[in-house]
Amino acid sequence: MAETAARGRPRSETARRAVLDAALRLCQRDGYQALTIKGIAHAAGVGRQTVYRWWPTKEAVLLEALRDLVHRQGARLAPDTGDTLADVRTLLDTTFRLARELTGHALVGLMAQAQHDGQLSARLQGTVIGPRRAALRDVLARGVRRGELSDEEVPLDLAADFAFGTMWYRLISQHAPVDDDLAARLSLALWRLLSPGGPHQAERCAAP
Amino acid sequence: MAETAARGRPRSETARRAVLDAALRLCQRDGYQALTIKGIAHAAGVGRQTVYRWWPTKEAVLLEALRDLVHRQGARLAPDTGDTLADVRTLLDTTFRLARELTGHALVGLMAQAQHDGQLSARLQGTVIGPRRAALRDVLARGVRRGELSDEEVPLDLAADFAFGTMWYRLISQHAPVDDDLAARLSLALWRLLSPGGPHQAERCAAP
Amino acid sequence: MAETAARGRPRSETARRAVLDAALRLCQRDGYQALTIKGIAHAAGVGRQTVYRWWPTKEAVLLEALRDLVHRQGARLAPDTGDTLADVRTLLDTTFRLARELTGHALVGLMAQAQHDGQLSARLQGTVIGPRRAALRDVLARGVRRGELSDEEVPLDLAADFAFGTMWYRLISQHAPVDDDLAARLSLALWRLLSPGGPHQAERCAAP
Amino acid sequence: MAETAARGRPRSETARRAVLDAALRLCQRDGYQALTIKGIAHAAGVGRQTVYRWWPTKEAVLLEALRDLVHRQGARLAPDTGDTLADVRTLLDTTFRLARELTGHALVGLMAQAQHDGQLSARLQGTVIGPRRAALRDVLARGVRRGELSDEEVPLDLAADFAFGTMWYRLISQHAPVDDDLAARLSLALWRLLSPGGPHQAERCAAP
DNA sequence: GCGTAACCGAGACGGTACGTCACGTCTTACT
DNA sequence: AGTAAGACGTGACGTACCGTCTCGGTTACGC
Repeated sequence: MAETAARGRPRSETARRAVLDAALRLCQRDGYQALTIKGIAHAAGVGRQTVYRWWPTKEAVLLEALRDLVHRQGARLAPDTGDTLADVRTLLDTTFRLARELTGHALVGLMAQAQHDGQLSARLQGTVIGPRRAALRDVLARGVRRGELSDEEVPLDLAADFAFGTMWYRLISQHAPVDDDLAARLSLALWRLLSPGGPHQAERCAAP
Repeated sequence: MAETAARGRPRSETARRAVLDAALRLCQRDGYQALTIKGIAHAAGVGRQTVYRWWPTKEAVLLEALRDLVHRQGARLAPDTGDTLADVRTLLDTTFRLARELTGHALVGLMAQAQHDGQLSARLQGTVIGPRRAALRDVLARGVRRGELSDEEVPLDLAADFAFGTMWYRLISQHAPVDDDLAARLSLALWRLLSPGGPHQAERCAAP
Repeated sequence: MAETAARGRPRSETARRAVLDAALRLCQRDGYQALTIKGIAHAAGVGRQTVYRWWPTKEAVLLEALRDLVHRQGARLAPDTGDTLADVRTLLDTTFRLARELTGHALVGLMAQAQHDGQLSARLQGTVIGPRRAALRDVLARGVRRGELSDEEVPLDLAADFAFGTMWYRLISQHAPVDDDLAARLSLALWRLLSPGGPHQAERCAAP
Repeated sequence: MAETAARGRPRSETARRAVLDAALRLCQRDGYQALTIKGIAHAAGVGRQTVYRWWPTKEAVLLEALRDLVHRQGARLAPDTGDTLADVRTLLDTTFRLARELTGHALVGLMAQAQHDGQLSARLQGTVIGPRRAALRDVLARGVRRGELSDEEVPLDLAADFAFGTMWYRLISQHAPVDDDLAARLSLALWRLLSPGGPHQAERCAAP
């Protein structure tokens, strides 16, 4: 259970942070394709070898930066306040905020790269895609258990596709923003879509 | 004001097709990032300069290949058979088939590149994203005009986001296929979402 | 017997000369160890790949530069004027001049590298070491045939070792110059060493 | 005025020997150019910093290893047995043995490096080149004083160049070994070359 | 029917980022 | 204070592709 005997000069946390920050900054400024290990190292004021020592590719750097952002947001993904609609909206809000922090560029670039990189794909799934998806499913499933929602007409998975799909579509196509208003509209649309008898009950939140 | 007098050897259509085909094939096989002008030229059995003469970047090559595919599909985007639900499903079917032909890889790669390339972004919008989106809106708007659907609860734009967003989400994340079944389920879900009084009427197609 | 159909852009003789010249110049200025492909390319105003395209290592560059120098000197190695002593002296003169042109640095560096590189060693032997050695042997052998010299006491090979060994020793150790005076003294010493009856006859050239 | 008070852990003689031995071994195995401080430290089982603490460059390591070898041979360079020819041969024998111990590679590599490193050049002169040269001159000068040899025709310096030059030439070019037989032949050739009246007297050792 | 102009293939050119290696320095814990 | 370990910033290595250029050779007009 003991740790490996720490020998030699310890890793510089300063360098690690500088690299991750520089990677996000450059990806935001110049785009994913223009992102370069050489450029990251230079912008971070760090030797090129220091980047290669800890990350095999620029994808790995971005992935770790992404992971850091996720962790910093904390685990408040499925709050369970008892109000299903509010919970859905909170979850979408935090997810959209994360996407905006990365300007989407990093996220879209990573996903494009993951098309042909199974390992990267799996890590992205495990880090962000999967957990968010599971969290939304949990919140909706709670609504079903309470009898507020029904998964008979539209399966919950498809409902989750609607929510996150809309986010990704807008990130990619940029025809509309991914903001709090979208979170509100999406929450209501999901509520209507999954209402048991029909979407009339969704009015309950519009009518005081 | 006539055309410029055509002088010299005319452009080789053979070379053009070979380049476009090779680009799609390589992008499918190795991924967008691994795609290379040199590689395209070699695979097409064509001189490198011949590619550069007609296309400035690999994005331009893919875009033209994409445009060819779209044109080959013909303009049967918004059929207007009188059956709104069937029209929606047909539109989604053809769109999904196009996406599958490109394996998504090319599409996702292009979109990633377009994040920081306004011109490419505009061309993609004009070629595929926009027309499909407009076509779906038209079909839905016809339903609204017929009184079958209502855009009061959920705006048609958001409904379009749902449909294409789900497609993109699955292309990117690959957690589920983009097939005919999805087109069917999506059509029904949109119908239910946009039903005027509520989603009960959607049952009309389930009931024989 | 036909040549390979020369296709594509032909090799630039300008670049070739620039590389060879820069290599010699830099080796002279900074020494063999400090010589760098990158440095050569930069000094020659040439892309790095252009060097790698034609020469695998910096040794190959220097070797070709050396070969050029040798060819430029022409084949007047074993002149056979009838005067053995003069011929020896001429041969040593041209050889010493070649060594001085390379400042010895390139030559010594190449030989050091050849210690563990059989191929380089063979090429050096074939290009400079071997031919000069053979030429000196021929000149001396002519002297023996004329009866002016004898190889009974001291074999001609050892005499050649004396001459070229002295040159190398001085190049390496730099305790004395490798100049025309050395060529003169060496010629006389060889004459004396190989004189048939004894070295008295060598005086014939000192006496008018 | 005594020594500085030795404080802290004393230098490890084990590490020093390990470094010197490893340097010679690696230089012999892989050649001078491939010799690396990192490699030496690893082969010696020693920290890299330990090498840098005591030697500034790999040349310094080799030079000290060389110095150790010379000291181990002892100072029996100019034995003065009364027999000049035997003394010359003994001196050449011990010198050739030293060169063989280093396989020449280290020696040639060091000399190549010394072409542009005045300090290294000076140290090499002082450690090996100079002393051997002086010793040979002394032995020959004794022969001149005894009347056995003459420096009128051929100066003793040039004679020394012949002997050591031949050794270096063969070390570098490897066209012939540097062995005891060469020492014997060289001694006789020098005797003949420096014989006062002529080389006939040299026969005295061939005739029993 | 023959020049001429633009195409085609090939491939060398000057660049730049790649990922690796060794450099020489530094910062640890241990002896 | 010396030692083994190993991370640090630096820079050359040899490779791949970039986008441009320069060849010889190939069409299809227009005089």
